[in-house]
Amino acid sequence: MDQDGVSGFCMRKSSSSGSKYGRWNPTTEQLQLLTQLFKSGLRTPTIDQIQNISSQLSFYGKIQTKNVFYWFQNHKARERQKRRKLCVNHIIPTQNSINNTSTQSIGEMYQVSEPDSVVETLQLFPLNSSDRLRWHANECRDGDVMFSYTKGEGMEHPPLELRLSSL
Amino acid sequence: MDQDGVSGFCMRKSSSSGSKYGRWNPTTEQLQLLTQLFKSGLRTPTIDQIQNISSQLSFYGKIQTKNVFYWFQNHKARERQKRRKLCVNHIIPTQNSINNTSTQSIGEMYQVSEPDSVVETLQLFPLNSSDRLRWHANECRDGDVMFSYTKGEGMEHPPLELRLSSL
DNA sequence: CGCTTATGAATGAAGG
DNA sequence: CCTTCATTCATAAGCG
Repeated sequence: MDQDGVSGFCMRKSSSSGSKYGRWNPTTEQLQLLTQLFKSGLRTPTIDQIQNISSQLSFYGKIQTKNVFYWFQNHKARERQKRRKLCVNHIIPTQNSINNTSTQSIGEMYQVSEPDSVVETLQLFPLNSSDRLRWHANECRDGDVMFSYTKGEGMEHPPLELRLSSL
Repeated sequence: MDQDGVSGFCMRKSSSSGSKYGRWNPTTEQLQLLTQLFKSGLRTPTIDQIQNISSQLSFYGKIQTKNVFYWFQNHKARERQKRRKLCVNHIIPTQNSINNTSTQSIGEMYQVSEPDSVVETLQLFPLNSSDRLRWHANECRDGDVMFSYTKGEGMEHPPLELRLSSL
């Protein structure tokens, strides 16, 4: 992700389709697709879905199912983690602060209405009925918020020493 | 996620004054404190601690929680890495020593060639599951074999056709 | 100034 | 799911 909203940017020399070795590194197309699916609300794909996705992605480069699996896990986890760190006190006052509820299910309040092509794509993924899948599209935006914002205004001087209870 | 794409523009950090920075650069005080904490034994601060530390450090300059988070991660990782390298060219004859001590591209030379057939093979398996899935990664350094899944019954598989439109 | 090094940031992969 | 490790990428800093 980008860093702090300050433009940063880097182009990750994606080039790689052939990828060299070791760990999988997604091509731009693969990433695009994955991201799109995620944004559409897919968070924990079932095995079938993973396989399907993987198959499709393999067109763009070598990939294994576990990669897809991990990708979703990581992406989801980090989004959550991100949010967790993000909340708690300081939030930029200039914007509506995302008033998050607690640790999870923040996205519940976002009405994700995404009419774009994604929807149709999603329909093509067979979802098994008995699964506990959630399409509660929990995504608001990708690529801006990161952990927390430092509140730029005057802040009280903190005591100079930190007492970290652990260790 | 948002890194690739194109373009890259970076703002030149105008070395002086506030400037919009591309990445956080700890001030001496911040670094001191962080280092001290690290030396005190703090290695993986919890979210609370991170926030706490971050707050404290913000007194000395702009900082975000993620900075603290990364700082500890990196610091720990690099210490370990250093130790490991040291260990390698110190003792331990039992292991092939990685003799590339200069840069950090050690892994570069281990190219495990991976059979291309893997992908196809996988796609041919009608793996499927309709209930709770439990993945168990059987990782194989040689790039073969990947997941095994444990599941109850499940037999039929959903239609695999999916057409990812657009993109 | 260009190169090397140090390090912030990111993320794939596991482990538990 | 959550946390942690390892590796990689990009860039600021340090130096000759």
